[in-house]
Amino acid sequence: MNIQEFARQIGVSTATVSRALHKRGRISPATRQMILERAKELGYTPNLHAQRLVTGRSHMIALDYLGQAQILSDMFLVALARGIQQALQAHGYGLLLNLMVDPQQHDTLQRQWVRSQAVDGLILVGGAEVDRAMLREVAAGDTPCVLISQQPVEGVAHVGSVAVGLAHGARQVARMLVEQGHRCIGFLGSEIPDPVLAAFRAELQTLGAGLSEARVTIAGRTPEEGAQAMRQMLARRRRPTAVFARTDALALGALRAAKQLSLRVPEDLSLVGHDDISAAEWTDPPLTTVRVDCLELGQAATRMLVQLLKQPEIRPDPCEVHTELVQRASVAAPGGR
Amino acid sequence: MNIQEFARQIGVSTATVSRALHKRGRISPATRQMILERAKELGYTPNLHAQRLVTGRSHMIALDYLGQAQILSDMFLVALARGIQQALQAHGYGLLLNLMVDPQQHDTLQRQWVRSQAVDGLILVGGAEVDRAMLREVAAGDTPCVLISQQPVEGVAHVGSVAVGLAHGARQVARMLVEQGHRCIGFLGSEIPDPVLAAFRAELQTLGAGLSEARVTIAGRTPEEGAQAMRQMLARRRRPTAVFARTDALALGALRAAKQLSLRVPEDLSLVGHDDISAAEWTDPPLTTVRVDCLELGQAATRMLVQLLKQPEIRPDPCEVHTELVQRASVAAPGGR
DNA sequence: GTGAAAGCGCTAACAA
DNA sequence: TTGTTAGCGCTTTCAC
Repeated sequence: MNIQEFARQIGVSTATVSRALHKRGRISPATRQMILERAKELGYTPNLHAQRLVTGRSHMIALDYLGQAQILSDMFLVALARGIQQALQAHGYGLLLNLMVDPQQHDTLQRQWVRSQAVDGLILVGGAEVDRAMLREVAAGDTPCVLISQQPVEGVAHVGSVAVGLAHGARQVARMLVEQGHRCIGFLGSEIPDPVLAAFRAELQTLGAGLSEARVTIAGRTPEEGAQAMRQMLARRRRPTAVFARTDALALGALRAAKQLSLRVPEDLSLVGHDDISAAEWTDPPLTTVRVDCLELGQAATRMLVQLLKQPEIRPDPCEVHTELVQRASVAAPGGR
Repeated sequence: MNIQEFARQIGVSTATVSRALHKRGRISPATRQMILERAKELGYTPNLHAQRLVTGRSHMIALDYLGQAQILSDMFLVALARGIQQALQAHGYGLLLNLMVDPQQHDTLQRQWVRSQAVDGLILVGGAEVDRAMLREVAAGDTPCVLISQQPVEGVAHVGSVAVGLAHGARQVARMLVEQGHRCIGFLGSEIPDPVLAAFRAELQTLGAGLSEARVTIAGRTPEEGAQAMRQMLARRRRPTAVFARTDALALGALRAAKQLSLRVPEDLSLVGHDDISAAEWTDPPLTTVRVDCLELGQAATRMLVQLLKQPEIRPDPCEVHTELVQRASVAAPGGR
């Protein structure tokens, strides 16, 4: 049933129906009430496409996950989406998903959706560092957009930025380790440069602990690489009493390596991971790690986007959702007790 | 730029432009070619809403995740979505996400989208068992829909069904355990009735091994419950040489409990989980478990939906994507070697 | 093979 | 407060 038919059946004009269905427009409460009731009764639902065509707004936003630029692994995407959807729901927006499937098609598709006005706004995950091309594309248009990335992105009018503040958690790890009494600390890195390493090192410095270059190993990504690097570290004359691994994947491997060498964790060696992948809770001992609240991340991004959608002229301040230390059982004071 | 403006600029009618952009309609190859080129050149993209309004098809489908009826945990949702999107892309459909956020709002929203014609079809995850209400709702309409659930759903014209065949993996576990020489096997369940337990028991029976009632413990969901149940099992006079846990979460707890009792896995006790959560790969030893290929699941569901979208009159055969045993290191022959 | 024109269902001026 | 009506941008008969 369309609006005409419906209006005819209940004996009012289409304009009145339209007014009853929206907040705005002058209409007597009684009429509105009546129309709402009868709409439910007769099962009338306005055609979205007609609405969108005439208003020029789709009330849809797209979540674009740039596979190339994964700053969040798949695992966290659902939490992110949930956060986004939660926040979106309050404003009557829907969520369109755009997981990268075929990198080729991806930006075509995305561009298509923007250009064809299928979505009013965009949330791009993984932006800044890697997909400069896409960022340029977005910046060139005027579609409200928020980027979720490691480095804040600034300077584009209609583009908001939510950065994952990696430094915070890294500093917490440094403080916690030093408080526990560790002075000989190692870092198992994944790549360089690394904001986590930078913040960790700086904080140790501040605390007077220091992180010698010799104790920083750039291992890679796989647990095997983590195990390998760990063995090297432990082969040193003066082995670290605590190791901070850049990712839980590395930490998992490191943990296994340590055990194989008959080291007890945390008594003989404290270990801290990063990311809080779900396996972290299930290692033996459960891994102390660092995580970011993806639900919050999604909500923050959404709040910013909605703001941008409502008032495109005001440029939102970049915001940051920072990582947090999650204490479990893989850290203890040094010295076998 | 809209079609009128574009048509005017390149000196043809809107009808010709429209024809050039679609497969159908008689048009000279030369003209089409020319129009396509100039469209790209001038950056003309048809307005989706107008297209949808006039054609009555949105080329969108919604993925509905019924939180209450989770048959897939969050972890697997991304793989599922990826599979769906991959298959969808080939047919030019987009994906709208509907994670359950507020159970209240959920079906409202979903219904809204169907009724307002925002989506042409639906993929419902978790349907059958739990959300009969929603199923009824869907069945009442005539929107093509496919359900991903444990039990196949049949009998509704425009509703397809993709079932997760749990029996297959369960049988594989039974066979593998018996082949390894186990005769005294325990089962750590989560709830009852359970298709996995049923298939496991039946297969053991067939193999002449049998599963005595006494060795079936319904533990619950958490690892703690798994550990607890495991301790009970191991306290028995004749302890099992192998245990099949209904979920990896339970198995994780069970594994920990076994270790605390100084049992070696797999030498003293073989353990098999179910689901292949990511932690399963990282336990010590890595957990042998059972998994379902969510990518495939998504693709199968999508193929069925697209088929339904194209030919609503033909009723698709229910299909099944079954679970598979993933061998890792938590199973060995019984008897300490 | 191409163009003219009638809607698709809705919203929002403008009139009443 | 309510009704009338002109589009929103596109597809698709129906003429040419």
